[in-house]
Amino acid sequence: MSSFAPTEQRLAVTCRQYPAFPREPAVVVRLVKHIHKRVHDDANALLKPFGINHPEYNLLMMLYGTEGYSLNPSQLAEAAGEKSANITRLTDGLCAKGLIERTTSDEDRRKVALTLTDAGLALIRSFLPGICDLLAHQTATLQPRELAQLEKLLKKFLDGLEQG
Amino acid sequence: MSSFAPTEQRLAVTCRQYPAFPREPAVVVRLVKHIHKRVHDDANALLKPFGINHPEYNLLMMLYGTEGYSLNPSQLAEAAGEKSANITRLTDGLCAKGLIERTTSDEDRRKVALTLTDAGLALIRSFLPGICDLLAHQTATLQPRELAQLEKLLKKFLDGLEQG
DNA sequence: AATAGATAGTACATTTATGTAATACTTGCC
DNA sequence: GGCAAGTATTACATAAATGTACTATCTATT
Repeated sequence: MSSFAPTEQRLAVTCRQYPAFPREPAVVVRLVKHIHKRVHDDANALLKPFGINHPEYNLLMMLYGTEGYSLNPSQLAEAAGEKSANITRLTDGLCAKGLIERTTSDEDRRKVALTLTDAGLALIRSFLPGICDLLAHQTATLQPRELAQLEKLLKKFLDGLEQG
Repeated sequence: MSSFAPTEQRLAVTCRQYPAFPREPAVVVRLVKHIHKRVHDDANALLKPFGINHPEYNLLMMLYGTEGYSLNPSQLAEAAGEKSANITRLTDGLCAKGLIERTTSDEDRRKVALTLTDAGLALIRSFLPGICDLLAHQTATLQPRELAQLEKLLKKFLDGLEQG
């Protein structure tokens, strides 16, 4: 029995009481919340032995996915979906752990470059196998076609959210 | 241009550098994160004038979706996907606002019933039209068939996450 | 009835996260 | 030179989440 059943049951009752309530959008939004929570918790559990948490992992991976392993705080904020004030705090932590480096740009001295250190790169390489396993395992119930379909639908959903 | 493009671009680079990295699971997980954040922020913005936030809204709606508008803290935790320690904190706030009531059960005096007050019910009825609009609007880009398909795939995804 | 063990809920301490506003510099344009 | 706009950090205030331990109550067993 899925943990989602009680939630869905209550949404059904809500619809009976308030017929204008749009069941499917509400169900989808709740599912997203449940899934997000689960994925977040799983990732945190896996990453804890490596001394980092999920938000920090996201930042490291955004740097890893960039030529030269380097981004400005504002680019990093956009890529990771964090507010810039958060980026400062999170990158402070990563600097303190020696995983990234802050350097000021020569061309434009307002800018700061956040760059993976060798230690940061080594850490990423050490946890990536586990992350790959986790991701594969988490989506194991979905056939490749279903996964592709899900990606398409989620993108369409996100587009709708963003265009206001 | 979607805000997701920079993220996706960096996942593509990651795949080139580390071919074992499972692109689609990672993309789907990131999409869930982005969507969740957006939905959460939208809801908070809508609810702010009503003096509550998204987690509090979730609790109120789970009570509203129950016969008698009443649940135990543990049932509420399950339905809302929160830890029980969080429920105490959140329901403290709702009690302080006079939206719900705490009463101890007569049959089992370990148990506590959390029940919507008239004020809570009135508040729900006042924000529900806006919530319905928001939900409909957020999913407006999806055709009914696509929404149904998305629901199905998300459920399958969640099942996979839960069965370990 | 006595007691061990399970269950429900809360309290407290701690950590983590977030939001907002103010500040410090830099750049580029006029 | 002076001023508007851009970039990042800081500081502060809150909010939120988590973990652990604690109290009270109930159940089952003897």
